[in-house]
Amino acid sequence: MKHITIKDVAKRLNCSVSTISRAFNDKYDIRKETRDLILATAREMGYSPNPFAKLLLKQCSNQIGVVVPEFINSFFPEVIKGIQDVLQKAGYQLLIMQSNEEASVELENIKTLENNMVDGIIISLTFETNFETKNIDYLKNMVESGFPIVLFNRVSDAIPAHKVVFDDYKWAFFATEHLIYQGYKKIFHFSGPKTLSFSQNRINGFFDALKKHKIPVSENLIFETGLMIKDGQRVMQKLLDDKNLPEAILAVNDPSAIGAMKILKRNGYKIPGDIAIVGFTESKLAELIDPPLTSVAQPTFEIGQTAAKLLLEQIGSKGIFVPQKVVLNGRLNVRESSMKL
Amino acid sequence: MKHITIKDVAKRLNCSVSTISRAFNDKYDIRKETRDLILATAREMGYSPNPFAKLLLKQCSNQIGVVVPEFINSFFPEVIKGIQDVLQKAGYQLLIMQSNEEASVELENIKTLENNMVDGIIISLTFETNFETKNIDYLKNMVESGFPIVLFNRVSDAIPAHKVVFDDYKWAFFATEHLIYQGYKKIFHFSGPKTLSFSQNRINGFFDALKKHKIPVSENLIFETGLMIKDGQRVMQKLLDDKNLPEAILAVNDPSAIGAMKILKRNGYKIPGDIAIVGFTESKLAELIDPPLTSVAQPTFEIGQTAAKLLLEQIGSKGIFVPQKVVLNGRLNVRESSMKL
DNA sequence: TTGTACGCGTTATCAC
DNA sequence: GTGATAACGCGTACAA
Repeated sequence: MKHITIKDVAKRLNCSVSTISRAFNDKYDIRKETRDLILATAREMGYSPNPFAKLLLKQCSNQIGVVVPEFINSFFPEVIKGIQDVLQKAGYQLLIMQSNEEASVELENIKTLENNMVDGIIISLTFETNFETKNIDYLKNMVESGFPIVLFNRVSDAIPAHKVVFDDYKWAFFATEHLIYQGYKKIFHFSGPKTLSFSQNRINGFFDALKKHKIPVSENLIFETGLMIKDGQRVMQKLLDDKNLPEAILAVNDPSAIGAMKILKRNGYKIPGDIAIVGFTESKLAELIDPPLTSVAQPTFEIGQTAAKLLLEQIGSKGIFVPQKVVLNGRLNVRESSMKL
Repeated sequence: MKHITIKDVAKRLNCSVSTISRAFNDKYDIRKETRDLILATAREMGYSPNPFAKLLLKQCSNQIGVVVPEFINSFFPEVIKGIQDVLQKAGYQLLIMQSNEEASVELENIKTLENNMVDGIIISLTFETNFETKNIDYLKNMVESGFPIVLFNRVSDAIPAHKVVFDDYKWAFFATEHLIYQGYKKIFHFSGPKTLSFSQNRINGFFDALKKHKIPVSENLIFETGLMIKDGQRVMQKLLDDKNLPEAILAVNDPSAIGAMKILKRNGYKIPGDIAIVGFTESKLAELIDPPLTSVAQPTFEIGQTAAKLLLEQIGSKGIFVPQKVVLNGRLNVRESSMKL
């Protein structure tokens, strides 16, 4: 259990520690034979350099922190795979933390990562965060003091950092238009928490599509729903109780769409016969559920890759950078749930 | 960007670094006023102790490594939540790594964690691992040299470490018996990779249930399938092509069951009318898919908690421990897919 | 109660 | 080509 140190190896070989160190970092002059001997002996003794000593010296950890609200749904894990793909190759390690959708946990996570001296943080905010100016201020402060941070998916304009987002406006527009082309006119939108910028963008896209096709726009078409299956269920049930039913629904994401579908099916409604549904943020579920769910696909892996690349760039740039907002494109996967029969 | 050190604070207050240090670790005598002053000034200056310096001193990282084959499906994320629940409270941090089902990546991950001096590792093996004696040997060596390791879900008997597993035999038995009670006799089992011990246990449970009910047992009832949706699809398609259809299928997990269901539905078969299906390892999907899938539920959160507790125990025990195998219990959630109409 | 000095394991900068 | 030694930031005996 006791760790072998460079000194142990030096003692064994009757040479100085600096020679050993040189053998391991072969940028210095050292005789081939001694080098090979040292490496062989070190391996035999099970020596490996203590990373903390190195860290203490270098003052950078080669670790990147990732903070996500949750990773139960497939969206964030997929993004993380993209991040990992880029950072692993660059020799960085990932510290993944989840905030459980709580701003307080998020702040704790950020501080923990800071304490661990990560070289940068990639973060998607909880939807409480925009209420909690504390978190925003804290992040803003970090960014302004030069700490590399990249936001993705759930971002805040108040933070002057690189951002990777999806073109929510455009694809909400297209998705709505798709429903209109199918012949639906009375369309509701189950929106995300309005504290999230993407919720607002999707609402705008939804409205503008209606306007383009001369369909009257009203706040009564928007139902602030949430991002989980249970949220979709709750709101759909409310609509049924109120006998306030649309011809079609544009949901803010797949889980809320699926929640709505569950309630509708349970109550004997046909999809899309009675009510058509479109989801968002393509998930594994969309093509498995019955009927298969039309949904806007986000390039999750690419989002992760892009965020990671931006972060590396910023780390390399040593403080001089102009916050950039990368807007990625998607795809509408049309399936049965939104067809006009 | 430059980090504030203990020296900066000392200089500012005209006192020695040890006084500052004492203020932060209040086990020493120190005057209340000075302590408060120091803490206040430190906070104002944005000082926080350099973790690496501490680490170098203490020789333990307060970090735990978690290695999982993947975290796209909900099983592992849920387990990780359980692990996090216990370890966070105990003041540990999690380093989560995924092996992408590749033994070579797994080995790299383990070495990286070792290099990072994690205090322990919780791991679920890839299914390549049992071919790769290299990984097994490496882990075995670590355990024998006293390094705290806990295996879960995908374990290897060759490694003398704590293990947290599910009672696969028992629940495969019950699930099979459930199908038999529904009146099905010709039952196939879509098994997992035979390199995984749980696959073998589920096969045994399956066989023994058949035997108990005097149904002839044969290797022809087992189809080594895999753990992904595409695996279920592939094997089901093969059965259709071969016109070799059972009355019911016990699948090794939900994704493979769902893959089979997709193919059956696509080809006009009714579930459970034509073929009944039971899944395993309850996932979100099971109750969302149509028809809802009967499935064996594993206590994912509890698996994580248990693994974490065992690890903490072992870390505390300083090397003296008897490898323990904790077998957790589950539940059969009966839904429409396995009913006899 | 506070200050001084050493060590944790490395790397880098000197000498030799 | 190799050895001695000063950092890196912190905790802690020991001295004061």
